[in-house]
Amino acid sequence: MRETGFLWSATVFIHGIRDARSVSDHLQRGPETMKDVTIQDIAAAAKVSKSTVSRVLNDTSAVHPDKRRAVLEATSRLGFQPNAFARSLASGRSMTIGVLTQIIGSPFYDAVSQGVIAGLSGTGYSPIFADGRWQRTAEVGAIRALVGRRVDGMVLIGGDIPGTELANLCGTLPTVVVARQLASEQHHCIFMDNVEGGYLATNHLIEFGHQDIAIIRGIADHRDATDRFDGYTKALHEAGIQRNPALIIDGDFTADSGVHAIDTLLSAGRPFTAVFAANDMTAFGARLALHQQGIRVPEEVSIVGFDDQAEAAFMTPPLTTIRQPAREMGWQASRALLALIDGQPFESRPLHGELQVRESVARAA
Amino acid sequence: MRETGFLWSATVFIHGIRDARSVSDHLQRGPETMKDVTIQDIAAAAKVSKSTVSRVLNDTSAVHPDKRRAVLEATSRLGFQPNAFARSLASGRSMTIGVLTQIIGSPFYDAVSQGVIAGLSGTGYSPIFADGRWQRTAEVGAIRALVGRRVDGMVLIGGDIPGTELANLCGTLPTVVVARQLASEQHHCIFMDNVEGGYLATNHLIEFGHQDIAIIRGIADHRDATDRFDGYTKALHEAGIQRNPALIIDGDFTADSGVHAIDTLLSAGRPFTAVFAANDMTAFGARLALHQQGIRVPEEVSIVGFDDQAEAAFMTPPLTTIRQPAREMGWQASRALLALIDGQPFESRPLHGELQVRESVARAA
DNA sequence: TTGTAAGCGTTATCAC
DNA sequence: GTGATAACGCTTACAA
Repeated sequence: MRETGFLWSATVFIHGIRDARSVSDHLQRGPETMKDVTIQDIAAAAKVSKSTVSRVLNDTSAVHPDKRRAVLEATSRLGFQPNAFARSLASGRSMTIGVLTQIIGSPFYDAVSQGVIAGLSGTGYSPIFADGRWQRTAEVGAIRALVGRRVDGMVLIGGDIPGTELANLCGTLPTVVVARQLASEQHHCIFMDNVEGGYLATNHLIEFGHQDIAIIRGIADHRDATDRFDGYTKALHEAGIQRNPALIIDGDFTADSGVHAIDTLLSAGRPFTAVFAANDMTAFGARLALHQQGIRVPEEVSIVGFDDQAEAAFMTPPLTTIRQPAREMGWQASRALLALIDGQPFESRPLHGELQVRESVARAA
Repeated sequence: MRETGFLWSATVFIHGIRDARSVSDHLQRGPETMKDVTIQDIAAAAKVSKSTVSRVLNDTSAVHPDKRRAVLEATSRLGFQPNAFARSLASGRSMTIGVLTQIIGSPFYDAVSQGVIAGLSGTGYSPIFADGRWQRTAEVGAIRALVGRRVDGMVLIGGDIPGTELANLCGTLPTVVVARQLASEQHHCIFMDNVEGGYLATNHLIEFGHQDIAIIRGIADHRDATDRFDGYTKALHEAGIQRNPALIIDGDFTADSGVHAIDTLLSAGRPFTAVFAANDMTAFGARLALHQQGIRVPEEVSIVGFDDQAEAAFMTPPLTTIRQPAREMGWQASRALLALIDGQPFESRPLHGELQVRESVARAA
């Protein structure tokens, strides 16, 4: 017997508030609250003991076929739903994995989450997603809430609280950090090689004969952003192209920053034939700004993005970009965590981005 | 004392699987499992009874300031995290709201969820998100899981299991359905007027002198899609424009369907000067296809979308579209649900889309 | 104001 | 195989 369903939960823990007392008193269909059916009711209906019911439900030891059948029958007849709270309380194991996400609207994080779900599916463990919304305090609160839920392990996707604080919060809880690179050895991280990605993107431009390649960077202290920038620098260096400070513009991963970057670039007057945007959203903004200035893409200026989000393929022209193995990262993270929980050592294969060639890059004029 | 954090949980309920026994035995830092600190420990440390601890933690009745202080001190010193399971088990109330979402990658659903979170924040209730992934069985499983978690109420966003089945699953549980319109009176629905939205979009085109307006519809049996189409029809009718079957193309809300629709339209040979796409993704696809055929937007063909997702403002040209009050829908849903739980009648103000004028529409040639 | 004790619905440990 | 019965950690009458 196997019942599947995906359950996401967002929790706000608030102590000291008990303002909803009338809850179970006035249900929709009047005051006649339908009492939940419990394992006890099943036991009575099947004329066996609670223990036996538990045994057949969990398949934890052999029971007589007849009784088994009786229990199953009663279960479905009464529409019994085991109480998850009681279950975890008694067993000590919550069979639940805490996942910290950052709601950023970016399909990237969605994809990572999906990977986690996929990796956990069929293992008996259930992910519980907590949202840090890219805010330090919310993030700490979210992790606390996760711990309060007695998760058996955690997957932290992104976020930016410092490693030491993380160590404090998580304690001995098995934890895997995704899409973020922490210095300390004690943290288990799964991340893509962003330097390589930046290199791939820039090099593609160079191969198309571009020399004056502008870069719109991501958030300044964001490791992903600095790594991609390093990749850009490396590619330039290898090709013997002098890096030009005038072509290095700061951004923050938003489309707006892409627009502003182009404006800045244009008003500075330093000519450029290509742009490497720190992510697709930035690329979208850049492309729009170029359009508004009457500059053709890719004929006059080529663009490369980073992420390969769904909309990238439908930009005009379709955006050449670096595809992040988001789903796979999530998958790997969950498998690694499971191993960790089981007492095995942490292991992960390095992940690589792939250049997704489309039509936003043309040969330099 | 107030502690906040957003917690999302995805759960796969699997009966009969108990294959992870070694969990708590082998924690990361060796076999010396750090026992969770309980309310009992706090009681001992603060030299009071469990009840008193509970009282100060929940602010449920007055306690002596000294003891109070002692409890609080012990709580933070020992890093006590109340066990959520035990709490709900004992109180009967889970203080938790089940939210059924459909992972569709669409920012629209994200926004609705955010609205729910916002509406619940500060009420003491916590949303628990279950994912239906637009699949009937997963949806049923998800709702079951929610019920198993003993949620105090449910918000169902989208989904497509029939109303009667819904009634069965939810039983007497207070429930609000968002972004979906159910016929039966017994369901409480919060939705936008899609007919009006479709009308607004089409009428905008008509006001710009367009007569030959193509429409790329959404999923055929999707109420949102048919309503938008009805709005289109209505606007045409009012303007005395004959509806032309050759300009009505089926789609499925994806960018790909937008591309195909344009191809179909073009090969059919029936001229058109404007396109109303069932949603923004479809509009993106249409815009790309037009670009690839060398047809200029908006000079030769105008486009209107529906949703106003983040990328819409950065399409080239920026997409004129109907903004859905997604966040507000989520907010209203949660407030309405809270009222329902409290025994008050269901109430909701009708919601309206807004025309977001940008640059993808031009005067008809 | 405080403590004692009886649950809440399961699982787990025993004897039988 | 099966059934009592003791946890699990917390809330909540009920007494004191």
